[in-house]
Amino acid sequence: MSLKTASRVVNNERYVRTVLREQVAGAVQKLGYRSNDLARHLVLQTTRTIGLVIADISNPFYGACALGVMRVARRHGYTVVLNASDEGVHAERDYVALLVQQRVAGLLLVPAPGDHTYLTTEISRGLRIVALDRPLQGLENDCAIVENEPGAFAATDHLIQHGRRRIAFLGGSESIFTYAMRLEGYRRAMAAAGAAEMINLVNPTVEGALADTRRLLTGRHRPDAILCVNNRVTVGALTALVQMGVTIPDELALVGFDDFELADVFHPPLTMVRQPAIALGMNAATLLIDRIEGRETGAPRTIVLPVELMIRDSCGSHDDFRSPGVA
Amino acid sequence: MSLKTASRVVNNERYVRTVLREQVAGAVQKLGYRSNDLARHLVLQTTRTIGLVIADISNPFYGACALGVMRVARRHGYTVVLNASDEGVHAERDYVALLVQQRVAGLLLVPAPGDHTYLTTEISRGLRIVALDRPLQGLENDCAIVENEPGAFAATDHLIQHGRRRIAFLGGSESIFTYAMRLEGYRRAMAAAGAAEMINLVNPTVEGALADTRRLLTGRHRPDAILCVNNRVTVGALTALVQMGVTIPDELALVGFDDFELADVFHPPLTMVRQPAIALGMNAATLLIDRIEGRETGAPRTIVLPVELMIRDSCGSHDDFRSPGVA
DNA sequence: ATGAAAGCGCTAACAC
DNA sequence: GTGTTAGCGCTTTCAT
Repeated sequence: MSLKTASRVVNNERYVRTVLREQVAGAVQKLGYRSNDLARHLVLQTTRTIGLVIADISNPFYGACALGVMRVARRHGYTVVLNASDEGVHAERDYVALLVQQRVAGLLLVPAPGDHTYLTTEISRGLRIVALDRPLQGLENDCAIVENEPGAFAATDHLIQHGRRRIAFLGGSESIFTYAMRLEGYRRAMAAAGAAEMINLVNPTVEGALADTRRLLTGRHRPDAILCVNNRVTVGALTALVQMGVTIPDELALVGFDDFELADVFHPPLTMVRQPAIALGMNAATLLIDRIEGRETGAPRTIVLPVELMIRDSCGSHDDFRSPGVA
Repeated sequence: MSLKTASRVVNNERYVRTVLREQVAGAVQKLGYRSNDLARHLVLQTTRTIGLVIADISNPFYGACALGVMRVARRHGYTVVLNASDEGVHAERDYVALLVQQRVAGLLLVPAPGDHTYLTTEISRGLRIVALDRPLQGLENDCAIVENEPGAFAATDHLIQHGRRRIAFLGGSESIFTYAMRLEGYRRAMAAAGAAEMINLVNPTVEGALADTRRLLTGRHRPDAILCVNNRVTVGALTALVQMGVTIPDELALVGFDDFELADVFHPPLTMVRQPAIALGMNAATLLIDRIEGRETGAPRTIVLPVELMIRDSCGSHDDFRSPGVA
């Protein structure tokens, strides 16, 4: 029997006599033969692998995104290779180069802050990319993001409705899209209320937020509320507040962008802007695979997923809602 | 110039005139040439990819493990492909088959409960595997785990020292190694104290633990403490307790296996058994890569990492410590 | 220091 | 239905 016949059986093609088919299947079983995807994809000139480059897999938000991506990838028979850029363009670039060498079918990328023009070369060469959580700066490209500005506006406005005016924004560098958008939402709400902005750009990590919250509350311009830009900052701020014995919401109200587990059973339950992280990953992956398989062909698309303000108790009691706040 | 010369330049080999070298480098730059790892690894008969199969990437414990794995992989120039088995042997098996076809250099596996004899074939065929978090049932194989039994013993004993006697074990099926070991630790401590076991085997998810905790506290044999077998169960139990208005530790003390963020600023701060999740991932990955690269050759190794009881306030005040507990 | 030839394991195209 | 041939992009071996 020829090599080709065996190949046909393995690939489940037609035109093989049942006798031969069983014979091959038997041999495969006995020898424990496994077809070599390297060789297979080399000749096929395509793989069923997608690269996922995120900042930090230990951040539950990205963990949830990854989960969504993997769900979709699996459903379509794709494998995902994971890389953590740690928010550095340099590492990101290295990974992209590596993934290109591995001839991934497409790329899902949470762009690190910085210049992404290097991607135009890759894109023009046919690499499919879908940006996840943040668009690619300066590139018209597919991306899946959430309603950052409206979410931050709603959160800030909620604080204002509860009579707060000295609302501090605790956020990361504006060089990161999500933080910049959330800052805009905050600003719009503050402007609408005629309140003075209190913008604090910190290192958006647990440690950074912890230190800054402590500084903020011991400083001369003490806020009566804070808006935390992501889950890292919320955790850091919360830690500082509890350590300092600041009561929430009496002394200080708090809203966080990006909800997390236990927020609803915290003391007090924490009001949060919920992001559909799993859906974000799923949408991005679906779009990417649609591009790869030619189902989606038009101009670059931007998928914007809604967020939801989960109103709990960290912004004040229901009593003071819409009451004439005293600053 | 021949193909080979270009190859030499790309691979940074010796014996190429500087002129040619620069010429090739220029062409690579201009054409945007990327060597094809598929072809490269096909002839090299080896890849620099390791497969990571875990149950659920959205569980922060596994997220942290993955982080550790990726750190080490990166340092050694390996790429990691990620798969989520969702605790099913069937899915796990499919993934392993896929990864074998992709000719991964090795496998990091959090074994799903069930029969793993199918791996003996793969192993005898040369596949390197290191089990992560749980050993492979019935196989002598490398693995990296934590001190499950001692950790659970220490946690239970801590509860006993605080005068608790009706300590409920809230855990998952014994078919999963970690749960079985933790149950043993609990039993040993209970036996040493002459206390009656209160074993509850639940679906070790947030929802499962939530329902069971509620049932437990409304039943006739109400415990005065609970030991939660993993972070999912702790979250579920906590949610139930807060919803029911049960005060911790007065009405019920609580210890959880697997510490998490915010546990120290919870109300009350939660006493937890901390697992070195990142280190676990790093150790497993290091061992795997050492096997792959032949630095490690002896008999299968079992790496056991210590855990740490983070004593906070959920088991009672310091006053009742070692006091003659009244059951 | 450079090149020619062979082959890694597979599949597409076409002949039989 | 089945087999033959060519070639995917690379590296190794050996000649020059």
